Amino acid sequence: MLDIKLIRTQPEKVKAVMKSRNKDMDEVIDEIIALDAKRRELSSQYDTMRAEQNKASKEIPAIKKAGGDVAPILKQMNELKAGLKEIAAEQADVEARQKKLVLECPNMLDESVPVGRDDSENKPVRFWGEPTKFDFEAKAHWDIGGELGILDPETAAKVTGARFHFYKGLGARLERAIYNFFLDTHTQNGYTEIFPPYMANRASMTGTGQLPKFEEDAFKVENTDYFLIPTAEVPVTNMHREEILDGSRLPIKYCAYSACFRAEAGSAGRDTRGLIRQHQFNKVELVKFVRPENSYDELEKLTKDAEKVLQLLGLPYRVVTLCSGDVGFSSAKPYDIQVLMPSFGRYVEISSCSNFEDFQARRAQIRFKDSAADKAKFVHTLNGSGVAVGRTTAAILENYQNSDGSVTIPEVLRPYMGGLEKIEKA
RNA sequence: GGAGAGGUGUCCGAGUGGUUUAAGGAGCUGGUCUUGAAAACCAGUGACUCGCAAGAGCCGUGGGUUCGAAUCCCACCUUCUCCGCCA
Repeated sequence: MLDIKLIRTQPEKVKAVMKSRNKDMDEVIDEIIALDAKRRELSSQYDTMRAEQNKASKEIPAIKKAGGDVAPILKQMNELKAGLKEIAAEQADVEARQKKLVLECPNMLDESVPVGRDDSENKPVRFWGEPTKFDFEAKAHWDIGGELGILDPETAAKVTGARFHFYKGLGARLERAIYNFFLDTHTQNGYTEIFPPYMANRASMTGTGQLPKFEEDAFKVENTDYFLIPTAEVPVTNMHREEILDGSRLPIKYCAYSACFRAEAGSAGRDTRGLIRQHQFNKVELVKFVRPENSYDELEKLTKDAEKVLQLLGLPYRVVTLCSGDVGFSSAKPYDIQVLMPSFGRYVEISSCSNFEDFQARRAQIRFKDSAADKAKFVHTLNGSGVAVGRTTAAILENYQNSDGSVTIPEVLRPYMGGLEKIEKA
């Protein structure tokens, strides 16, 4: 959520950033400012009338005690009450309208984010690893997985529907090995492991920015106000919602494995084969709560922590700075980590690491103070995939495939696979 | 799912319609005393939101009743105890 004071004092700057995100919010910003002026005016009126009422409330018992007549003052207060009710209603209405509009504004962008229209203008910042070379015709992971009998989308389509998978045998084992390896690596790196609820309420979804704007992207649980989490970011960030943290605890670093659920509204026909775009997928997420002054250092560290698992797996990847038009709603600055996916002939997103600055903290009211006398300040929140598990499975199948159809297990995963070196046809 | 009891400031806890700016205690801060500390005594002390300010709001949350609500009414959330069911 943007600071209303920022909108009020620098509307042109806000409008310009929204435009660089391909969003023309000029009218919305103007309306927010108008509503804000109205809100403050009403609030001042309300306060004055309340003060009068409070004063009378103290006088009435005194007059009664002295045996005086309270009828005239009661009559006066009755009138005041009616006016008060009207103003309170109007105030609530104005506040609600203003809040609704502010909640729909995306975050401001860090100055280092390059201006650009869409993903074609994203800037690679570094590459790691040599692109995998094959001296045979390389296959896509869905063909490899099908032939090895470890991935089964057809049965999932019968049991559930499109965009779901059964993992079978060593496929299921491989998926489990990967997220165990991720969690072990991150916890050794100082992240506290969390296993969160897979459903979150409306306040939490709003806190991290999924709601109110993107409700159609989420699965809603019928007869409740719960949503299936699209990422562990939601429950883990909201662990500290409406809290004032002791500054000495910062930075707080969590890693969390969870299944993630996305409706994928609007992506019909895209990436229909394989593990790339599923309604349910596994992910290990990294979440940090940090002091504002070092949040950008923390973003660099977080990104490197996510990269580390790809390096240990020996998967070639690149890191990309997204341009303004491609940055997600809540993010002030993201890096995407993209793994080489031979079947796509390009790098595919496997992690997105963002600094949200105080955008989520303001929505979710996550603050800190160093001493009791301090004023509470918003933390900065960050998160990044560390990394997407299903896409890692896909990348391993493709990058580690052999000419005989088998797949070599990356060395770091072998301890998690009972020492197995290869997945071969049965 | 059924029955019952709760949710008050950092913590414990009083308060069940108005002179309450939420009693009292603990804790914390300062002081007196002391070689120093403890104890004792004295004084001070809630956080947060809006507002330029005056001021207003905040006793789980949201409504309602009333001139006036921590207090009464309704709904919801949540904690605990017992019963039932259950991986």
